[in-house]
Amino acid sequence: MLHISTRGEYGVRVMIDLARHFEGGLRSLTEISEDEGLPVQYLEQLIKRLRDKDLVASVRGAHGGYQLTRTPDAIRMSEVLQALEGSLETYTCPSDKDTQGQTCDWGHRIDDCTTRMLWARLRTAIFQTLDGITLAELSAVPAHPALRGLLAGGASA
Amino acid sequence: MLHISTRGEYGVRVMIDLARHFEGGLRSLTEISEDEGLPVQYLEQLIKRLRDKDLVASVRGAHGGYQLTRTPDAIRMSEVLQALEGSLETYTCPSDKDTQGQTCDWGHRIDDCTTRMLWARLRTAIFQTLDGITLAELSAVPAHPALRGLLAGGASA
DNA sequence: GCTAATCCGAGTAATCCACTCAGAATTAAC
DNA sequence: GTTAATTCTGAGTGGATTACTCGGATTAGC
Repeated sequence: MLHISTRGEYGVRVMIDLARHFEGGLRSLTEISEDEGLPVQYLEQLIKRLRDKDLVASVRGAHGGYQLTRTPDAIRMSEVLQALEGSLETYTCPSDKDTQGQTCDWGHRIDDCTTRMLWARLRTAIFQTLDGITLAELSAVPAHPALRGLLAGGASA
Repeated sequence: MLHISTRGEYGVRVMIDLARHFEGGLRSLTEISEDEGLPVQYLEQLIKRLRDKDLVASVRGAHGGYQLTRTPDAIRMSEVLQALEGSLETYTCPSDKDTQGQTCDWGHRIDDCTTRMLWARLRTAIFQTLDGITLAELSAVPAHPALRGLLAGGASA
């Protein structure tokens, strides 16, 4: 039910990577994919979603790359996950789908239906916890040992 | 990401139905499927999961059926959803899968890995909200209008 | 103009979902 | 003891999604 796909997983890892190298200017996907051990071409698809939601900016051409559009402490994980997995609201459960504002088979408004209330409570719980975690918190965990100390300096490799 | 499948949805509706008819003795799947408008043979598969987790009891043969093994207020939705969608713990994210107790590519223990901490916080949030909702709460919402008033009496249709 | 990078669309094997189908096993009612 | 109603069980199936790969177009620094 809580299914975290690699889309979410990899996307978050890309964002954490970008957060760690935030001071270091542009960072290319090849760098990220090598450091994280993830397939480049797949990351291209994922980062598109992040760019479409304006979480990262891109520069094309040689020596191009990606960068966060905001400081890591201003990026909430709710935004990140919403960008990656089509938003938490639209990724709906069966009872939400067809019956917008209509009455269900039981005769009362679908909004009153019991299961719907359950999923709604679940979704707000998920949203609130994700909203309470920033990228900065996650990227505070140390990166690869070899990189420690370089992070605040301006490392790109 | 929060994907509620029909497995979860239908299963919950079955449980709510059984809760509403808790006083009325056994209830057959055909009754449930007619009242809820859900395919019987699919429900057979779902209710198997609920029975395996000892949430419902079954009686075979003619005039057989199902019944909750506990009163609705003693059944938490966390149990129900865990039974339906293989438990929230085992339904893991990619970073959980292969690396139990090992160190990850980064050299520190996988438990310290950032994404893992994120998913862990998410999962406990989900579990806690589900754990705070009982079947009784959900089944308190009125059933089909025609059935009101019959509920406490011993209705089977 | 070469090269490094971002972009973009299509294709694909594997897996899961939401069922259906066929039938065996069990039991109450006649 | 036959019939009918029911729970059980395993297998199959069309569609969707996932997790990618492939091929190439575009853009820019040197």
